[in-house]
Amino acid sequence: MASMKEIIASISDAEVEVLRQLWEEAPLSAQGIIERMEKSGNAHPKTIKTLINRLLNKGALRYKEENRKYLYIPVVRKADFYRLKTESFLNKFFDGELSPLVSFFSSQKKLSDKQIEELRQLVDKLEADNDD
Amino acid sequence: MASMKEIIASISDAEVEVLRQLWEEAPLSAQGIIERMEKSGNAHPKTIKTLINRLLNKGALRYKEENRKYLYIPVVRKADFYRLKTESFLNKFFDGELSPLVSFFSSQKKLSDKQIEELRQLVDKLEADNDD
DNA sequence: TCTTTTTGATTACGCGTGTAATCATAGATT
DNA sequence: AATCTATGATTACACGCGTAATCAAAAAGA
Repeated sequence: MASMKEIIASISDAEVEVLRQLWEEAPLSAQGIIERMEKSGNAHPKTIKTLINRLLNKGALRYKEENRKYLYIPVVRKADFYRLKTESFLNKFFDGELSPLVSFFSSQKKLSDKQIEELRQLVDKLEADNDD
Repeated sequence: MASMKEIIASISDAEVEVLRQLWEEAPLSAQGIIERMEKSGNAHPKTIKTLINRLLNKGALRYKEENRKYLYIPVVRKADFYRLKTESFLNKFFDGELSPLVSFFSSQKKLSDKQIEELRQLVDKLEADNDD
């Protein structure tokens, strides 16, 4: 049986686009997903169907039948997906730590005053939350 | 002609391991790369040869001949590779911005005092550097 | 010089992925 | 009822990747 972690690791880039629709709104019919995806990006309906099927097989989606239509629902939650992707990225490149990433990124791309201010407020908040 | 960006995007996970060796020490012979990689991880010499070849084809490596041996040299620089991978990750998941990542990560995984302190010092430094 | 060994080049192959067409089945239409 | 149509299921196919074996050429040793 595939763990959530394994499921998430197995999801391809094209498949994530389908999941994104369902994270914004669920349940959605295949048609609903297709319409949303045609609106934003571009993808052939047949292709989207295949992606939906693969996600079903991987256990990343499920469906419920409602008046003879399938309505799809994400099994993988956005927060879990993001957390695992972020962890895996940090592990691969920055020893799993945040600060080396921040350090590297700011050394490569000069941050604006606004961006630095945002970071400072975040850190302030982290410190405050950590006190109690 | 492939741009540096295209080259980097085309490099696979297994191939990066070869590049990592050369970022630590270059030039290296194929044998040198193989020895280092057998020491750390594991990989069949034949496989490593193939990876070297693919990196050559992609333009991520070059070689110079020295007394009838090939010595490999990275064309792709570590900083460029990291920068593009980081940008692409941030774009995919966090609108290309750092602070949403920090915010998300800390909300999902409680940061230690030490980690928060590191971030604080980084931000302090960014503010200081930004003043002048 | 002939043979063995090294090492770079070529070829192989199954699997996942992106992309899509075809098939089949259940309602809808005539 | 027979046909059309929508939609989920199945099948297709090229390409990149991980993994590696085989080939070939050159160097080294006998």
